Amino acid sequence: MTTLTAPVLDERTAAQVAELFRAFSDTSRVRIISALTAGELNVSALAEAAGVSESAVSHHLRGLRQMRLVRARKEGRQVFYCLDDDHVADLFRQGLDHVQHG
Amino acid sequence: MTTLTAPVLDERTAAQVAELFRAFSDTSRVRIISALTAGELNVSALAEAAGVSESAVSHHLRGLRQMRLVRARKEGRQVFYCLDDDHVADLFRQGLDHVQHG
DNA sequence: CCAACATATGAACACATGCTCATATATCAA
DNA sequence: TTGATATATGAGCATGTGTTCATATGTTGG
Repeated sequence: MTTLTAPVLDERTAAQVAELFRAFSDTSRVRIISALTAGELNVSALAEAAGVSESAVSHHLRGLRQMRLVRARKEGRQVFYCLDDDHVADLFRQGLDHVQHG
Repeated sequence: MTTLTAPVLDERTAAQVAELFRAFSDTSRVRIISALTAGELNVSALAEAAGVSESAVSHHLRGLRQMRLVRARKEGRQVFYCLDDDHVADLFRQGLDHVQHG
């Protein structure tokens, strides 16, 4: 460390952080993530839980998958999704806490 | 509690959570928040630190102010901004951690 | 094989968002 | 007051984003 105070993030890191938060920045995706904190769900259950069409959910899931925020598990013709790790749920919960209290 | 698993968020709460995360979902705002984790800064210093115009920074700060993520303190003709509370810094740091490790 | 089902994908459109530029407001110095 | 400085704001524009609709892919049962 050459500085005591945190330096401003380089452009690349800032972009990655922004991209991460952007994943949680849409009402439908928030509801999808929220539903997944209770456990894995297939696409149509997720669509119903989040209150959006299956197509819309599928589009969102692709993005979340590419960011490794969710994982897919195929079982027959269904695909079950779950949050990729606890960090994802933690980040979501912290945002939720801030809204509900704080 | 009537359920063991978390119910999907109602539309209003989901919208609020999404709005909160959206505040961190832009590269310029991430750099602004990042700069403010080191302490308060006036608008022009913030503009330079974040690498955007003073007008752009001012627009961003208005949004962040309205969401109570930052606070303004006027001193003469300058306005110093700081993060509103530790929760804001915590949320930001958790996102940064996820990007850098995890 | 075929039909039904579950999910994924691409195009198109409506809307949101971030920037710039011009201008407004406010404060200080002379 | 006048001029300079610091910040704020509104309009306009270019780009990004979420949805729908149509269609494609893959899977199971008959």
